Amino acid sequence: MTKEIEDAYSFIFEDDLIQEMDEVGTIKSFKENEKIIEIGDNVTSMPLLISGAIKILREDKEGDELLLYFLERGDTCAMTLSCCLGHTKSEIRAVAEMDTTLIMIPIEKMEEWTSKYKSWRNFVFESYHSRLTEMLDTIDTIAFLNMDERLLKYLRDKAKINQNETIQITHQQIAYDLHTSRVVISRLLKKLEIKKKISLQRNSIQVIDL
Amino acid sequence: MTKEIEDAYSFIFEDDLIQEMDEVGTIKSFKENEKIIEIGDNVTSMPLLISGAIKILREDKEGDELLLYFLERGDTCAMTLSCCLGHTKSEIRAVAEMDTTLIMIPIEKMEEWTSKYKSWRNFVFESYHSRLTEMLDTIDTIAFLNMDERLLKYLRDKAKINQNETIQITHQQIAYDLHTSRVVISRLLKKLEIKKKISLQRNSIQVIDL
DNA sequence: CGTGTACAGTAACAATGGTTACATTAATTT
DNA sequence: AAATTAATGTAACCATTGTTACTGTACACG
Repeated sequence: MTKEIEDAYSFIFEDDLIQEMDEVGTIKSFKENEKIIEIGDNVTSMPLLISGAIKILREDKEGDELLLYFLERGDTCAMTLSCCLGHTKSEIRAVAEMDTTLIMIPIEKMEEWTSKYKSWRNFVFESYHSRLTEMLDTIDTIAFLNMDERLLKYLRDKAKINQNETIQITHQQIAYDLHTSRVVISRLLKKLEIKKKISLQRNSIQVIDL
Repeated sequence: MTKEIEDAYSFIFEDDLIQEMDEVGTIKSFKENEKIIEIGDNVTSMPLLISGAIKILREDKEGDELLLYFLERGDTCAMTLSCCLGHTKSEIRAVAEMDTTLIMIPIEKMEEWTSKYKSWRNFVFESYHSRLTEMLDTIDTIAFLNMDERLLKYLRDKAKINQNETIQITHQQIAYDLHTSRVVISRLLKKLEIKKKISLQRNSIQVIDL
């Protein structure tokens, strides 16, 4: 068990901390598309990503979704972190983008480690920094880009996260993530296919040149 | 000088820290609409708001702006904080929303105070938390609301920040903040006036019932 | 092998927001 | 007061996105 934690975190944390993580942390695994955190959930432990990937979503009152960003190995969810420290409920939904393993750290350790380990403090600040940057990027995307450009970016990110030129997804699912309708996505995808940037199959999209 | 710092921060920080702030901090004042931080600036000190208000803006490559949020007394800019700690350049522009006084803390003190003062650590985490929340709110607004609703929210926020029912602003300036065109704003404002929610004068808007 | 279901293609139309162009009015300058 | 400038009002039109509705097609399953 220590092995995986070490693989993912040894270059960030000192040995003492990894040791302690191993003692107090619980390993949890999630299947692709399994829900990890729901909006309104009380956050009682802090997830660190060991392997796989997670997508973080926001929802409005009507239940409409919007993809905020993806998290990969070595990442943690600063939103959740923020909730932990502020003892508030989750503002976001987290869904496993693929089969994913996490280590859950009880929130009591947060305070403690923050004073005790410099590497942990740096990790926390570093996480906040990446998440703020990520959020700015999300804002840029929805504020300054048209739907066709957003779709391109989405396909690029998705192919990168899955490390695969072939994206397994339906048009409807993309529409949910980008908060638009299936018809709009189908229309734009078809245009991209005509431009030879992608090739469309049922339930999957082959990235050619984005 | 200590007086103003105390007024704004005594209920958050211990006396030792306030004392130290007073020693190492520099007071800076900005006139309404004066630029405080520009995108790409190297951030060499950390601003804490003593009085007044600041608006934080994002810009795309074409120079189009978008208002992210306002900061008030007792707030700090977590984006700047994040830049300080990560030694990166500013991702945002900060403009004085009204006459504003700041205390600038040299970034060398960040690390030091973070280990030394619990109240400072809490303040930093608290700031990150508020800013993440604020950013989520911004995302909700641009992703889920139409322009008429965004305009309403803008007028509400603006009236609240300025503690004044009469907002001194031109349609063009609102258009910049909301990243749209003047004609669109004039059109929507006129609709709001017809609905008796506001009354329009040249260079100002009177809030009646939002 | 036929049928049902989920997915995708597409046309037609509506709604929202962006653009251009010009008129009108208020403030400022000379 | 006349002239200039800045701000606002408004119409007409365009582009993008959203909606409805219907068709065709791949796939799963009995």
